[in-house]
Amino acid sequence: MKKYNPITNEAKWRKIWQESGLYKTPSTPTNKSYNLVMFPYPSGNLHIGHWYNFGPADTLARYSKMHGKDVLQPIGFDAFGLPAENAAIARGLMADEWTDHNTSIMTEQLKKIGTMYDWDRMINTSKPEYYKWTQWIFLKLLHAGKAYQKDGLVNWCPSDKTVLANEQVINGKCDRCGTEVERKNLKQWYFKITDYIEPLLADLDSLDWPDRIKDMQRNWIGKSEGAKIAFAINGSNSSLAVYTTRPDTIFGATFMVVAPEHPLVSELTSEDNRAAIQAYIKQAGSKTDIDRMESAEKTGVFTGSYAVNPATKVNVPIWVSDYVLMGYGTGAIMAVPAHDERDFEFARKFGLEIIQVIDGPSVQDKSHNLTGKLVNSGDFTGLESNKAKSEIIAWLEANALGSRQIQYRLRDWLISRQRYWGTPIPIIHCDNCGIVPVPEKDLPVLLPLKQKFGKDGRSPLLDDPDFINVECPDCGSKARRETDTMDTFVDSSWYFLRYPNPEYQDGPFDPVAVKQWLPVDQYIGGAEHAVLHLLYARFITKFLHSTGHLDFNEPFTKLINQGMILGPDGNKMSKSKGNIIDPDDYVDRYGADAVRVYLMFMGPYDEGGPWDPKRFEGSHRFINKVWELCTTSYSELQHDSPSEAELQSKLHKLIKKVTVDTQVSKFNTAISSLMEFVNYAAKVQAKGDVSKEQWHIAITSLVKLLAPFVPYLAEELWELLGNTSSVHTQAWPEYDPELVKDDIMTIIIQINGKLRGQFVVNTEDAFYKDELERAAREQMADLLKTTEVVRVIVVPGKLVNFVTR
RNA sequence: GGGCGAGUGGUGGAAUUGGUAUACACGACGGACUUAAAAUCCGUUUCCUUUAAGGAUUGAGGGUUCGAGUCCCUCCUUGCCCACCA
Repeated sequence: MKKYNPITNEAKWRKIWQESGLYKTPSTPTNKSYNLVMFPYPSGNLHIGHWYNFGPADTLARYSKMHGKDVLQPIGFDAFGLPAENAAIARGLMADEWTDHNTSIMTEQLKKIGTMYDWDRMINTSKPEYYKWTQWIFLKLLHAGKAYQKDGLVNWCPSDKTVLANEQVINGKCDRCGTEVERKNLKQWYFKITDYIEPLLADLDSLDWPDRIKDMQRNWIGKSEGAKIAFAINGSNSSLAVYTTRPDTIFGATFMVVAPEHPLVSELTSEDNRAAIQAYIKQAGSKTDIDRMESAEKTGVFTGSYAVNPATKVNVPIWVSDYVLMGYGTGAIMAVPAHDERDFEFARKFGLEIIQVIDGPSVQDKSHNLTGKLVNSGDFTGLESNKAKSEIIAWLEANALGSRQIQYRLRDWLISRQRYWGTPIPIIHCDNCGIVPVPEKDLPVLLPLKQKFGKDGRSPLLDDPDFINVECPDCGSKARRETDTMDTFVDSSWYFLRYPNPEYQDGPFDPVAVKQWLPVDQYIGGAEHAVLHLLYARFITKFLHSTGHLDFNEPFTKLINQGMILGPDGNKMSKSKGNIIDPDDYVDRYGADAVRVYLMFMGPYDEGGPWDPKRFEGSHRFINKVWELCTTSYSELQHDSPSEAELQSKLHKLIKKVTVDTQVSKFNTAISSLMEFVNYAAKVQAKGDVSKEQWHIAITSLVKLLAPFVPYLAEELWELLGNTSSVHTQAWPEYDPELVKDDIMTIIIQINGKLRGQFVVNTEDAFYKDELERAAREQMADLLKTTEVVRVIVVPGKLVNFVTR
């Protein structure tokens, strides 16, 4: 038989599959499986991470299809976004042309993977027929009071010249370009994600998602329970409210700290301290978040005012410091230096009093934040922290000094961007009418194409009179269009609803098709979206559910996270490190099947790991071995019944193993068992000691089991075996539980837990304890002669263990 | 500082969830085929002592158990996420 040529073979089947429409999505699914991958950004090149996401995802989709599922496996492009704009600025191109060029290149690359994508369902978020409906969703949010404009301190990336959502700031830096983020006061558009905060938290429990991702979302939402407490300000009618999770430590609150931006700062500041306070506020305001974090030492200034600790009635000084954040709680704290590290540090630096109120190690040199018995706490002394918390809150409530309070870290989603290449926000600003939404019938608000950029990257929309100048839809007078566009995460927060019918004209999604296909059964993508896309998509789904547009409230029933493929040196692939692996180099030489096998075999799917060019050889060899095995004709040389029984048994064990492992995405062990079987079958083939019929059954089953992993190779082999229909439409082989069972079992013999021997019994005899012990004693007679057996443990079907003195 | 995870041969990794540790693959070494090389095939390959037979071994130390890679405690190393969040 001739050598396998993956390149010509893959091209052959790619063509046949496309022409025959093999992967058309069934129009009326009865047994649906919606298999989705996170759609790519059209950067211009499909990288190894894409392959690692899409290849194994396709294996699962094919596996589902062979199990009789009606599979929807679509693909599209998340096509708006900054890189297009930056490329356009750098190279003097148009953002839309650059994007279209990239999507066509990447579509060709995607086709090579050998996935079952239904290309008629392609989605591109930068096309008017798509973003019309992104705008529609914005209007729905607006009308429901869930989209609003707010003036406030926002994250500003000076390099990308736009604001960013909290989720897009990583360690004080822009997650796109790594520039330090500045804080600016700007009026911006927000989505009220916080209105869904409790369902977003509670519904995580019901999802079949990795715990890691659920924990990340929980942490990001950041629910904490505590109390809001008012401290009366000495010599004023105002009071200063604080939030604390440790009301049980209130007797140890020896001073207070307010954020520099706190509205009461000016009122609290005495004349003597005003100059110092103002200088401090100015200095704090000019710091970036990074400066704040990196300043190891606490800084702060005394305001000159005092408040009364409601528990101790003692006057406590009020300080200003930037270690208290205006954005969380009330922007003011009661400082308990004995039991909070930061307060302790501050008290030490400025010589403030430290009073221990929770029993435990001394707080002379180091604070401790343990819970325990209260000390120095008036009537509450002696109570345990937990009890004290509720009793102190009850006392505060009874005296109108405070109340139980739940606090979250999640903020509303800032969605406006001062950029060109995005979905225009459908709003008109009118001097008479104020903010006027674009009427639904006027959607889409078209983004002008073929725009030239200025040198500074300023959005061309700002200088486009045709775009800006518009009549007010309400009063008809001259008005101005909103020039901000939406965060691209808005585009991707609903795309999965459109795949079931991407041609639909009467709304963002076809309610009938959505009912048929949604929610997504299996969603596969990287963990980097844990608190971005995945949270936003859940929010939008819950919003559309609450308005009656959807009858489910979680979009992704099951989530699988693939790990990250690293460079051969074990580092993240990056241009600067020069360790980027281009999948095309391997695909063009060894074929897509080999790349798929390598990626699935290299280790657990959720862990990823370094790409090792040497190790890649193994998957290439495996494919050739399979080819040799299946294309070499078989002749029965000598018939041997035990050999035939063994072949059957091994085949059925293989079917079981591949079935179970693939079901739970353990591709690496599924493939290793396929390799084992192929090695074994080659030996059987050489000996020729099984019947032709059994051999044929084995090879036929093997090719079916291989089909989801190496779709091109399996299809060719299937044809060579004389079949006329596609292997990808075959039913998955079933295993016979009787054949999976072994006739004989190996029982091990231990002495004091150490392996000393073994013997073989018929399976039906492996459960008679006395027999097993007798057989073991017989074999161990010599060793047991000299010692006293004090106990014998017999585990049926497993082992006999003699415990000796 | 907080949350979650991981540590098994020269390397990537298996291990029926408490019952024969090191499957499968890579690499290496030896051999066959070849004028030669590639490819392919066969053998060896955790370590120590080595003729045999043993003994040791899952980051370190302790514990529970007849029996621990697996469970518990302490420590070390490391990855990811969050972070002056009160």
